[in-house]
Amino acid sequence: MENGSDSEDDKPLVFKRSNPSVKQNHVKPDVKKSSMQKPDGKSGRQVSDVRSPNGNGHDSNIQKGKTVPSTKGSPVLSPLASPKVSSSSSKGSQVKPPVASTKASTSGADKSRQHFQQNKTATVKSEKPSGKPKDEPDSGSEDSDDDKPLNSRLPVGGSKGSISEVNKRPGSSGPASSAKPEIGVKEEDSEDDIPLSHKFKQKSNAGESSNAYDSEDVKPFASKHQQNGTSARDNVKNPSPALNKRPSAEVKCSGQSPVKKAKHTAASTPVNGKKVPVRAEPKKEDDDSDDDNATISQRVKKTVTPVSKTSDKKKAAVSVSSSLNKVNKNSKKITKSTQFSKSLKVPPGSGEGQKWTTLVHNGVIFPPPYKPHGVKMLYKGKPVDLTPEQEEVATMIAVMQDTEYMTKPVFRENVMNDWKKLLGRNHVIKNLDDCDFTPIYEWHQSEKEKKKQMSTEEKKAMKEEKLKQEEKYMWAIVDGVKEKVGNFRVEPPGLFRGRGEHPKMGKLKKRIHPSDITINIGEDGPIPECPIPGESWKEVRHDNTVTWLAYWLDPINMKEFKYVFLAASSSLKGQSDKEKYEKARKLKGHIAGIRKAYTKDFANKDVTKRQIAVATYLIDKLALRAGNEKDDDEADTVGCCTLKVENVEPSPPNILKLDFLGKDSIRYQNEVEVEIPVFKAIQQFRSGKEGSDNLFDKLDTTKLNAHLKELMPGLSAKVFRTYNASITLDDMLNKETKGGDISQKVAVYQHANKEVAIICNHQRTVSKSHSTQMLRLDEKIKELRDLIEELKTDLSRAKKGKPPLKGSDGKTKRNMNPESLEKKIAQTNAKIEKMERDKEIKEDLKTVALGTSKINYLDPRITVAWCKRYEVPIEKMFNKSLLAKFAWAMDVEPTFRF
DNA sequence: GGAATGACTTGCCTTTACCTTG
DNA sequence: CAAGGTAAAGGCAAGTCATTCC
Repeated sequence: MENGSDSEDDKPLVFKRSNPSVKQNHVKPDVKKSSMQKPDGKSGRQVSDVRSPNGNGHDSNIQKGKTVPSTKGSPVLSPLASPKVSSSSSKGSQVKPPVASTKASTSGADKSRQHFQQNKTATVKSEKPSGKPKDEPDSGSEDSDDDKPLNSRLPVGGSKGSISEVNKRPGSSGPASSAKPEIGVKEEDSEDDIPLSHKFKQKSNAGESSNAYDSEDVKPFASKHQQNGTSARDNVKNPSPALNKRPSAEVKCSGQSPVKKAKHTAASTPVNGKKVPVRAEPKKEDDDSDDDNATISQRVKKTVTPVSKTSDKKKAAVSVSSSLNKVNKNSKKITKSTQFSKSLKVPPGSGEGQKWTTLVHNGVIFPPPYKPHGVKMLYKGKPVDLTPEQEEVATMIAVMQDTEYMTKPVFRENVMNDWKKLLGRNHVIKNLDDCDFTPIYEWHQSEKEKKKQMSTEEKKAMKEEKLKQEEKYMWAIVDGVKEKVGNFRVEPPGLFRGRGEHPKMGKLKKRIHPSDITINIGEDGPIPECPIPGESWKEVRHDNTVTWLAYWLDPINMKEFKYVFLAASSSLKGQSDKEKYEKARKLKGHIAGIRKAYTKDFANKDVTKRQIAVATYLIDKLALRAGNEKDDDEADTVGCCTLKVENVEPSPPNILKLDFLGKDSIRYQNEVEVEIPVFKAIQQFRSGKEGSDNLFDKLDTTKLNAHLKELMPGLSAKVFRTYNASITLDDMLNKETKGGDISQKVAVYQHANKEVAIICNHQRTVSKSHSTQMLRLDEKIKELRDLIEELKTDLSRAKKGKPPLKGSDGKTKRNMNPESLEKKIAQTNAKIEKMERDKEIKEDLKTVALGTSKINYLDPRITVAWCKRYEVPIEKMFNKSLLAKFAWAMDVEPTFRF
């Protein structure tokens, strides 16, 4: 409450108010959720209110109960929360010095938190030093406008009819409005912001929103997006490029979707963070110019914290054994350097590249050797004898019998090529078409069935046995703290399943042996024992500038590696995650200036500059990925810099129709209203080119990112995605959370989460049982409706003193008094309403994946602070893994704003 | 300057765990 | 308790981006 509130809250509020109704989007029908739409906004203030109120008892209780830590006050928090962490994290950007210290402190802190409340205290202290409260964000406050995603500014398709129509999805709202808000923000920003939005608005929607404010703008994206989702998958063919995504499922959608609306806003991703920090310092200063205070403040904090940490660290080490903890720490102390050259590289300025000081782990575990089953496949109708190695591949193929992969020529050819290498030149098996894997397939099915039929005890015993074998590999001790290892199991051999039309699908992924694996471990610790007798590791390194524990060459692409890293809950990952979000928050302070700059360059005489401006605009507004070049032996997908002429179709006066396959061959389809200069520039870029030529022929991700770095230290294309996703969530939560019970608040959150997912084009295939599930819900609703009719009849009879009629099942019902009947009717009605709401949401989200954005794009502090403000138990929003992953964010102040 | 390398993050799908219902 | 659903975990493929190499 204290601090944070300020800035941020304000901003949002403002917007909201202005808009009143608008919310841009609502527009579309889709919006289902009631919550969402609300026009009003609540104002920011809620925060304060919230707290005090405390809501219902239950909430609070709930919270307490659940959460581990239950720290006193804040329900939200969980154990982890210690502030320190955060502080430490900050370090990245800031200075190194802290580093060492950080670690220590952190670790200690962490531990404490985990287990006890004390944590709090401790934590608190550390943080505070800076004086500020945790929230760094201050800066934010002003930003309001800028902050908002571009989308918001431009309505993007929303308004337009086309767009709207397009979207089927609920979300789309459209038009967004964009009004910009600018308001408070810095002057510059505001202007910048405004321009875009204004333009749009004016043109497109016009006014509707003129007022709309940014906030709305923000949302807009979502609305537009939706459609994509749907169609996307189908895609495969659609897009000109024509790729498919996953062989199997893909097809779905196509038909439908027309284009949807535009998405908007930009986005970019987040992340990375590690090293970045280093440079940051110096640069930052520069940046700041624009930035807001926030940044600064943040920095401050960071620095401070570190100190405390130092001490902690040691402690941590001690505790190491403690099982649970994930504690964090990391830090970068300087240790010796690594032996390798790498170390050299690392260090630019700040923190050197050191990632850890001591690292102990047990290596990796290998899949069991192949056990021949002896079941013979048929070739031209006759049983064939195969060696175990040959049979292993035959079994891999057999298991894929009922997948779509088997219908793909590329897959079949690749499999056969690799299998032939094992069969030898003179083998009877010459081609796949004459192979009949049915016997093996059936054997496999029966094995599966057997496993399923095992008694619970047997299953339990097997599970325990497996756990026993794996336990030692599950943990690593990093700087004295026990941390979970992410993927300690070496990938088993199998057939490569690429996504989309991958040229290598079906290739044999050979078995990985210890001699393929390079281990990375602290110099002082014992070298992990090779789990396979008689074999040995390929190499053992001691490189503390990297975080991997082991790696092997990817057998499908021998130029690439497969790494074993710590789990997401580790402090090393947590710190990097926090740095990612801090960078995105820093962008908030520069965004106005950046938008202003690229807007100015839409008409730059220098083609390269013009392309950079337009590309940056698309990345900002539509949350497109950077788009690195790809090799011929990969699926043909694109990102911003690799967009082809045929992927972007201009439709006068200023609509762009985007249609392409992006990461994982997920189709991106959108119609967006853009500013006239952008529209014109795109037309120029397309002129004289073939459909398959690059739209941005003077551009690649290296040039683009180099340019972005000039605008803000550490800035790269993906940061826009993180920024837009998080600012959208923050803004929507603050505008749309009204009172209500927990489930209503959660619905608001889900709505915001959905908008973000749409912006980022995070899709999922519709589950096989979706339609059945919907039918089932309909049935249940009907049953309830019938029940109500029956109850009403009984009620009127009861009022007359008559007994109830027999139930539909013919049974006699007991007598109920009118009051009870009325109560039951009300309850049933509430049940129906809830089911209908659930049904709508389910339909609405059938193609939208909320998880990806929650895991990778939404600053968890936004969620934690919101939960604290509205008394929503954090466990309602984060599952166990997310709670662990976001331990670093748990102690954020309720007033935190992105 | 551009390709290659290397290290990490991001993302969809499948499998597993868990819960509810008949 | 089996069947069915769903959410969480796990698996890996596929991106991003910094740095090094040539």
